[in-house]
Amino acid sequence: METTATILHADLDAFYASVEQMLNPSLRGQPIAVGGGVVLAASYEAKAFGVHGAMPGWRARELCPDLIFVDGHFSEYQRLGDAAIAVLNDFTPQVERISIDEAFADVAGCTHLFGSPAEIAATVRKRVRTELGLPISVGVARTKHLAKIASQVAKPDGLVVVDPATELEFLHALPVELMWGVGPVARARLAAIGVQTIGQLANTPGYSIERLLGRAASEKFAALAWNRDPREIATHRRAHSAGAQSALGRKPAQPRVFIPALRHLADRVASRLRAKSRVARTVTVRVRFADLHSVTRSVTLDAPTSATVILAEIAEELVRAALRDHPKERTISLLAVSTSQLAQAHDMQLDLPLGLADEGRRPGARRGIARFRADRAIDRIRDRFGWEAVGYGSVAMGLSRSVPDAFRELAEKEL
DNA sequence: TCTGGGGTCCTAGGACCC
DNA sequence: TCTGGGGTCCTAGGACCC
Repeated sequence: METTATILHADLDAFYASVEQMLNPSLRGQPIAVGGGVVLAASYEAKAFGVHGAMPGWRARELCPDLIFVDGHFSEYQRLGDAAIAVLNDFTPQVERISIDEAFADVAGCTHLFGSPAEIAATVRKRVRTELGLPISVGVARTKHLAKIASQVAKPDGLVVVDPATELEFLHALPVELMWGVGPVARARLAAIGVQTIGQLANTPGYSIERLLGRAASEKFAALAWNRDPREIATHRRAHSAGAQSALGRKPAQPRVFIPALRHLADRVASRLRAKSRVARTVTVRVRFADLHSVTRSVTLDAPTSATVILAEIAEELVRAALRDHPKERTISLLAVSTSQLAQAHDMQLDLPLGLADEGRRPGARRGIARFRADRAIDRIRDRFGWEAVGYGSVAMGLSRSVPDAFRELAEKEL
């Protein structure tokens, strides 16, 4: 067994809100929320009132009357997130970025240059603070899972190093919900059999966890609870799916509503695929109804595509099918289009759409080429003049833009 | 009052093949 | 005529994470 703790997990604290407080000193020490209609991020001062991300703005104001709403500086988030990751990369190339504000690093290969993992972690924190003006918490442990838990325990603005000699004492005293993969449902089910700490979970027979949470979860949790996390740092990860969604408020479930919305979503997804020369074989739509329960419909194509019109037509067919199956639902509150089974587009053949099975709808190769060229033309115009220059504008369709496009882009993973 | 948007992974049943 | 088991793919739903 490896006896040294060389995995770092670094996590910027309340990232977006901290950036706003860094940029505007008058916001420091104040409860602030980035966003308006919906809270995208809350400062620690706001979190103390129970304000959190994804919360409707009115609810946040209710909880915290003095809450200050600020517009996001999204390009700054990207720049500063990248800069924080770059600090880790100054120590080792063994860096795995998880999101805009979070990454793992394995410093096993660079301790002879920079000192112990704990010293490296302290230096990272100091540099991010002095060079970027941002608080960052770091956990250091023998495995990724434990390093991540350590950084959560360290928050806000702290450092926790877990000594391998006492790691199980540390881990087993913590509540189960700190474990990766334990959310509200698993937590409640475990609580029902009296399991509240990771130690109790570790000492519960596997078959009773399996009965409760399924086989994969049972095996995973057993490994994590004994700190046997086999995952290694993966420096290059590609997304296995790409999608887009839009909350609609409350809209009638009618073609005049969902056709333009799907066109816009398909446009966003297909553009992203084409920008990375990717094609998708499986198309999935999600329709959420007024009561917030949702259904999905999907289809796997014979040949993959990245053509906007093809994606839009397939999405439309799938939504029609979903609505046919739920004739009593008259109102929709969200539409989503997602693509998966992604592959590299080696040549134009792969971009030729073959679509759904019925021959009547299947476009011939000639039309396929025309669509391919139309997409390419739009892509080029956008490269020069910006995304809004051409295409299916959301403004023209009356789509409520509760979330800026710049915020969406921050969450996109590398395709 | 009304509840975001980007993803990953797992389960279970059915189709289909060997 | 009926019976079998394993493997893979597809689809729908759901939990979870940032």
